[in-house]
Amino acid sequence: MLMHTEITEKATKFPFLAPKAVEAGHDADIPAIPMSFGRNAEIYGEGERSGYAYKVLSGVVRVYQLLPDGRRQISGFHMAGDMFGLEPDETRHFSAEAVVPTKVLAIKWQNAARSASYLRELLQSAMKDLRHSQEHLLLLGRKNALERLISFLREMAERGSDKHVIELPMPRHDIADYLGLTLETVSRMFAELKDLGVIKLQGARRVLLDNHELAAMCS
Amino acid sequence: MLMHTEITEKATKFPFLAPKAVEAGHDADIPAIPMSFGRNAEIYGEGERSGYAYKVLSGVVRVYQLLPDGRRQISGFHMAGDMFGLEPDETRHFSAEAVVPTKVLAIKWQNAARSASYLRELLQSAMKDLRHSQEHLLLLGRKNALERLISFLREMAERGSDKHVIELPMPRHDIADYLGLTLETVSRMFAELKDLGVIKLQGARRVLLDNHELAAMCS
DNA sequence: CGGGCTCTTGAACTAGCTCAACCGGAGTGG
DNA sequence: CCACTCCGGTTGAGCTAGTTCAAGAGCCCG
Repeated sequence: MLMHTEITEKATKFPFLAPKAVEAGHDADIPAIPMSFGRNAEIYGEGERSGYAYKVLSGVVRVYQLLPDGRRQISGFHMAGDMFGLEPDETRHFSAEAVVPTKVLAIKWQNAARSASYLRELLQSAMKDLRHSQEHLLLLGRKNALERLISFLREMAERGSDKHVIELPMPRHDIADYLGLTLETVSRMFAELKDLGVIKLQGARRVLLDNHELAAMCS
Repeated sequence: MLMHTEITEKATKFPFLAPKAVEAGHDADIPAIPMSFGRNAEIYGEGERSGYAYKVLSGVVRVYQLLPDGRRQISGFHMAGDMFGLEPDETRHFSAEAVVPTKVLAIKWQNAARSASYLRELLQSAMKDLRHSQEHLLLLGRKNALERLISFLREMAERGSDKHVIELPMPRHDIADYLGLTLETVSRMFAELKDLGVIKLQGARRVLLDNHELAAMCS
């Protein structure tokens, strides 16, 4: 049984039209609402109405799904610049939480869909997410534990500013639920990569990558 | 090592604007090209340019990805009415094949994206696929073999005309590569569901569902 | 009928899980 | 400043679901 911690710090919402928000949107007539969330705060939950899409300004968001017995699958981590929360139905089938203190922009996407340029951005974003999900299907369906962790580290390295130093904002438990493993196995694979000389660890959350080794050992 | 059969029957292409095709599209000025493919014929392959999206007229299509050593993950089966082949990049990261003799409509989607109504349909389709992929992430990451097969049968039942009789167009191997299992495990799970009285088999490809039993045993 | 497929079944093996103990660093309070 | 505690992470030992390897059974189409 995989349960995530229940500690959720309060969310601060600003349901008014800040000038900054409008500026950050694409069309001046589409309201974009800035919101802040504390560590582990829920941004939205399964069953809520899914009127809004979100754009991350800062921080990290995890989007996930739960089975009735508590098993959890994280479908993705979203960082600054990423959109998330686009769902085809009226009600949400997924939940989203802030991994660390996070600022987002909420956009009522039904309104947004009236603008062709916005529509195009939404489509682009949906297609990017689709591709990410499908690559992740390959990971979950066909890769072993070590390959999964390597793929994860490369993905995180790709996103960070420094390709050699990765700062992991999420705990092992989240990594496990993203990679379809247990946190123990994730920990063991970190140890194995360290033994193989592919990474160095400075605490649990900072990873130094040896990209040469990494590139050498896989696709 | 999971290799699919290499038997691919020839594809017949009609690169002209048939009246039917235009009718089946949404705007008369967007060319839709009807194409036919034999069993196991490739519709597109990884590395090709990804200019076209497709709509299935009849038959079944599998979209998949391969690892260098031949491990395969099928991300979805597409049947009449479904769109597939929408990818964000210039070149394809996935491959598509006809599971059975199949007719599709090819649409140059960059053109299509000029029409707002078409854009909206593409977005809708992309969001639908996105949701399907993400549900499938939960299946691959967190469900056991029996749960996976049940989910699969429900999905197939949902799509077929008769909710009690499922005609499976694909072999066990494809089901395995869709569910992240081996074909032997798939076969064993079919046997187990039969023993549990949840299904009856008429040959390997026709499944009679006892929906009461099925509904009783899970979400 | 016969020759490939596809599918099923069996037996042994193993990657990853489960359960359990321990470790270590950051915050807290005496 | 040091002890305590809490939480996240690591490590170990045994177990099991699913894989692998292998042999057979249908079955479709010539």
